[in-house]
Amino acid sequence: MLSGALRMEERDQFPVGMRVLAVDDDPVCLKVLETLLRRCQYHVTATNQAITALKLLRENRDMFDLVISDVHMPDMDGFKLLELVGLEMDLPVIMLSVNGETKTVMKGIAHGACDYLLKPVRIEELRNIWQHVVRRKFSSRERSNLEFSKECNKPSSADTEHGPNQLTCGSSDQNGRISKKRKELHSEEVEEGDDNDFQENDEPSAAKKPRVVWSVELHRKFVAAVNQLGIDKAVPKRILELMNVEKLTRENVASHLQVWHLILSQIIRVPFLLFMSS
DNA sequence: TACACAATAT
DNA sequence: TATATTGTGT
Repeated sequence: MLSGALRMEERDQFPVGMRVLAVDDDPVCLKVLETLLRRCQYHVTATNQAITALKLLRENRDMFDLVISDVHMPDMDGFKLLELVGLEMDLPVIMLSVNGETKTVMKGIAHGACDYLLKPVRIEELRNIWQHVVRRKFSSRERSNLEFSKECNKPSSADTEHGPNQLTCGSSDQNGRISKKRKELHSEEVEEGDDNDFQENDEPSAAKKPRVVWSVELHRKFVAAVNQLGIDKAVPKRILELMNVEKLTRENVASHLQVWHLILSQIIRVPFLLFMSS
């Protein structure tokens, strides 16, 4: 068959040639996956070892746009790969598994997977995965107002080493309504004319500390750090060190960790699905 | 003192 | 609701 015969209009060249790293220990599955991805006109690199995948990713961070990985692999659990990728680089990862149990899927999502596909994968599901790459680019910027057409910086150029991440990524407008604009880091707060009874004699130059927004990216780093440490050794200080995020404090992490414990013990409901489809 | 953790406040 | 702050024990 003429596999490459689909010639969609190439007005948008982006999805064409998107660099995908496919990981699956089963050679048959891997071959199928690779073929399907190629049929979507992506540029595919395939490996049957998670270790190799990690090595490839670490050696050249600009080489891939997206990772799609099986969950069950002998050399390294897919979740582990997911954690490490989430911690060390900012790439969308799609998990792949025959196991469709809610618990397992939830685990993947909770660990930072941007999608979770069930085998056998259909090509229809792969045609759209480039959206995760786009989504990630938008995710570090406010997108409430469309007039910000400022292009996001390409993560490939200036991100060679763990750049200090900044906290201003608040992209979560979960409700379709107009969300009140979050105050960013600008210290322009001059008058707070409420007639409240605050007797704080705070210094005039002390601006209000901005609240940390636990964006998907930030949360991914958090989860990756927690899992790397192990849940029992994951204490705020160590998590903070591993995350290596500028201006994030131990208290911030502690607060988030508190919630995370609740989530893990399923005491509170998890808003992960909101993360998925904003 | 520094920290973790739970409770409470905003 | 999400995150910050406070309180308490180690």
